[in-house]
This record gives sequence, structure tokens and C-alpha cells, in this order.
Amino acid sequence: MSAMRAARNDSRIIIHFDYDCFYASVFENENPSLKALPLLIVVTCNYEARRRGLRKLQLIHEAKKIVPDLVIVLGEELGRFRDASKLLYKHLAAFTWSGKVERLGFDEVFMDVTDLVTYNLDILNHHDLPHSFFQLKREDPTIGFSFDATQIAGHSFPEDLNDPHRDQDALPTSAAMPKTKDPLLLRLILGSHLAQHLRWSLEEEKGYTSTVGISTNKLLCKLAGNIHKPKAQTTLVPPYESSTDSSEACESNVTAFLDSHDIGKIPGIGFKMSHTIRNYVLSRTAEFDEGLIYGETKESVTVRDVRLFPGMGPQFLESLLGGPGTERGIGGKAWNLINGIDDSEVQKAKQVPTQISIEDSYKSLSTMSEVVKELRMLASSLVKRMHTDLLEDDKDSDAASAKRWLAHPKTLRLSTRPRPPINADGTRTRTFNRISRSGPLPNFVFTLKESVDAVVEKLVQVALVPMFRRLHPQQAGWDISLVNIAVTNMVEAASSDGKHGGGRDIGRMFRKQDETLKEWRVEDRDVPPDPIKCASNGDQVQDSIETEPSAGNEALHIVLTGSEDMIFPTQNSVDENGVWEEDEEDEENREVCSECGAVMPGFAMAAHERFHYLHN
DNA sequence: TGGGGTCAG
DNA sequence: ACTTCTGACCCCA
Repeated sequence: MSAMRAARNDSRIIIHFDYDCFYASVFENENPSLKALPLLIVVTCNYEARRRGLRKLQLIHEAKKIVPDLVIVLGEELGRFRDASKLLYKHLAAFTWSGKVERLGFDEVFMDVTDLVTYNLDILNHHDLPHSFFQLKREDPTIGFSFDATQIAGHSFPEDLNDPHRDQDALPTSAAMPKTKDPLLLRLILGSHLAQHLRWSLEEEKGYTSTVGISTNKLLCKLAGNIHKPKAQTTLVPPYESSTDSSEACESNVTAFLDSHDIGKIPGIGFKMSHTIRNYVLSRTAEFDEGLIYGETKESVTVRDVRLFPGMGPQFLESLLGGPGTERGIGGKAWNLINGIDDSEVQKAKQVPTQISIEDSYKSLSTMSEVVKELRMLASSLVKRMHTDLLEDDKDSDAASAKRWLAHPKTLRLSTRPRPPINADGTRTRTFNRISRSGPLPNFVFTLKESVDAVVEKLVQVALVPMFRRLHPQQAGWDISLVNIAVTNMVEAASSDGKHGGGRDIGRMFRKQDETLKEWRVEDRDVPPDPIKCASNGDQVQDSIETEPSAGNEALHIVLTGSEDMIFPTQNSVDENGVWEEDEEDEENREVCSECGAVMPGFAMAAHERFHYLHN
């Protein structure tokens, strides 16, 4: 029987933070006088509200002013929340030694504090636990805080110290008890005091209160934090394992805690999986088709119901949830979650996101001019987001305002959500989901010499519109309810500690980028050395791009010429009426440089754009 | 790598 | 009605 269950690993101490009403707190911190007022922020709004000029994330106070006369519109200010989120995240990250700090959305953070706890456990004076000192810095024993190591800070689960689940003998009772029975309890006690210190610090220094959970993995500490909601913390205390000792059977607190949860409340078991499991346990598949789904679920299925259901186990869950397209080993993973087992690591702080995307939804987009207009808006937001998120001050450079890219996304993706094409015979329409096309991100988006608008316009014309055409080859007839554009496949640039001549050092840029940006290399050795046709205004610039010095091949040099003054071509674009201006001669493998209007074979475009990038 | 899916806040 | 917008990860071909 016990062979079925995967072993629990409780060697870590994890803290989960959830900032209390984060969005409202951001406003309060920007304007402290709001703290005295009841504050409500509308997070979303329907199309009618939008039609009347309302936007999401508006203060209700302002929204009220708007509705009567439809005047004020609050801008797209997701940025302030993102900024606040990053600020708090960095504040917390500064406390860690391992760097294991992971943000989940704007208002949640996981921290793995195992190393701090272990260190402080080692230096603990077991003869005077009530007067302990938590050392925050390994190198400086004076930085830290005093605490009572015989007590959990804040709430615990189970709350009641006389709870039968609580192993009283495990309590570290000061000098009388030389050794604690359960080392996990002491580790959690240390974790709870560290968590409390971090909460205080967050409130004192940043003005944000938070709700926190402390346990041994991400799943448990996230759920434990929910027990006491605003401005509080909860530690899930041992025993974490059930004991079947002859003397006294004792149920695991983990099991007792998890069992009461609805199966869909377990992080990692989402909408689809919880419905599949629920349907099975309730054996009421039919009624869900009758339309009861969308109301509150009639009968809740708890973790306990699932865990104890006859035949339930990892193998069964695999057969229930598994299948083509599903995550491999999903059964075992789900079973682990149900048993409070979650070995997923707290990710280390990431310097750059793996993706940046912008999207908006619409009642209906059915003409090219509408689409192009929206693509412009979205692309503009995207480019600005790239600037704020991927650009940092270049400390290597003398220029005061010099910037450098932290990462170069390689791929551009356009997604849409087509409205179900109305079927002729029945009302039957298939599900709402997105379709997408992606391709290389043109390098000119990294230009800093041109205005954002100019870059955006080029991006729309040379990349986004053609992509849209691939996505919706029909000339008309489509009806789009959502458009998303994203940059992905980030390639991080080398860190700036190289401390050389700065970004002006072309050679260094080449070396650095050659390591990562393989697609920028001229790879095709059969590239004809004949000069690329390129419109020119006379002052020609030359540059060479060398390939990797590989396998006895001499470096390939291509001479490129170009001009910055050319207007990019309008072919393959869309006119004011949204009508395609087809250049139906369209040679498949010829491309037009958006920078200078040069026409050249597709394979040469990457090198050509690189040329512009370096010389802009 | 491109296209699609699930999950989460 | 499973919303909105964003991001991370996983699967398959």
C-alpha cells in the first residue's frame, strides 16, 4: 500500500507571499490620502462599458465621473502595477542567498529560504531558544533580528495547540528539552519568523501588507497562506506524515489540510482537469451537458473524495487525464498534488521575460483597415514594452542616455481569435481558440535612432500584415474577436560587466552576438558574392560580416551598401480602404528592405538588416 | 521551430 | 458566456 505513494520531500522551506489587494495598494501608495477612502478598482468591463468610454483597471471614482458624460478615459496603465510588482519582488529577492525568488503574476512571490533557515538552525543556541537571533547575512552576524525559537510566528495550521494532530512532544521546550523531536518543526519555526520579518520589512519600507504561507513546497505554502487572509501568515506544522505507530495513529496535517479543499482549488489542477475528475467521481457526466456547468457546481468534489475514491491512484489518473497532447505523467503529477507532494523548484530570479505579448479583444474586426489600425496600436505598445523591459542603461558607455538591449527576441508571433464562422446548417460552431503565425522578428525593431512610430509602421507593413495574410488567406469573410502580437525566443545579451569600450565597439558586438544570434550569421556559403542591389544616395557604407571560423573555411565577406534615407516601399501593403495592393508578380524569394528599399533574395535579408542595425 | 493547449493571476 | 490580458510551460509533428 505504501509502495503506491511517492515519497514526500520536506527538506526545503518555502514562503509564499500574496500582497493584500495589490492593485488598490498601488494606488494608495501613489496617493496615501486614498487610504482613508473606500477604494474600488474596476478590473474589467464589458463592451457596453467600453463603448461608453470606460477602460479596465479604472478607479471607480473616476469611472463614475465618466459614465454620465463620457468624458475622461484613463490610459493604459498596466505599467504602474508592473513597476510596483517588480519593486517589491526585488526587495524580497535581496534577502535571499540562493536567488530563488519566483514571481507569479503581479501580486504573488515564492521564496526558497532553505539556505537561510539551515544556516540559522546550525547557529541556534538550543539552551536558550526563546532568545534567538536570526542572521540575515552570512558575512555579518550583527544583521538580523531577535526571535523566540520556541514559537511559530503568526498563525499555524492546525491552529489549536491542543489539536490532536499536533505532536506535543515535538515542541522544542527550551532548555529542558535538549533536542527537538521533529527537526522539521524547528525549521518551520525559523521560516515563520523570517517570513514575519519580511512582511514587516515589506510594510515598513515599501508600504505593502501581505498574506503569507510557510511550508516545505510551493503547493502547500500557497494554500496554507489562504487560511488567514489579510495581513497575516500561516505555517503548516508537522506532522507532515501519517504515523501508523502501534501506540498512536496520527493523521498527517498535510492530508488533513488538503482534504477539505475542492479538487479544482489545487494549483495545477485547473478548469479542464478538475472537471474531468469531478465528472468521474460524481458519475454525472450527462448532467453537465444539460447546462448545469456554468452555474455553481452542484456538488463539490473534495481532495478527500478523490483521494479515497475506489481505484484512485496515479495509474488511474493517468488513464483518466492522459492521452495525446496531454502532459506526460500527468496522472502521477496530479496524484502527487492531491497528496501534497510538489517537487517543483522555486525558479531563480530571471532578468528578462521569456516573452512579451500585447493583445486586445474586439466585438468584431472584419476589414483590413480595422485590422491594420489595431495592429499599429498593438505594435506600438509592444515596441514600447520592449523598450521598458528589455532596455537598460548602458553603464559601459560615456553617453548619458546610452541604452543596451538585455535580450533580443528572435521571433514575432501574431495570433487571432476568429469568431466561429457561422455554420450554414446548424448553430454548431467549434470552440473559441486562437490561431497564430510566427516568423523572425525584423532586426530594425532594435533601432534606437528612429522614432517608435516609424519602427512601428515598418513592423506593421513588413511583418505583421504579411503574417496576418498568412493567418487569414481569405480576402474577406473573417471576423476576429481578438488580436495578439508577441515577441518570443529571447536571446539574452552578455552582461555589461565586460567593461570594454562600450556599445560602440563593433567588434565586441559581433563577438558577443555571434555566440547567441546564430540567425544573424551568414550561414549559406553559397551566397553569391555579387553585390546586393540596393538603392543608394551616394554615401556608401561598407561592412563585412564574417562567419564562424569553422572547419577550414575562409571567412565569407559580403559587401553591403545602403542608405538610410530611402522611403520604404509600399508594395505588399494595404491602402486606406483596406484593399490589398497585390504585386502579383511577387517573386517568392525576393524581399524588400524596410530600411532602404533594397530588393534582394530572402537569404540575404538577415545580413542586410544587421548591416542597418550596426550603422544606425 | 511552428502551432496549439492548459493553467494561473 | 467562462470574461480580460498576460505569461509560463508542455506536447506534437
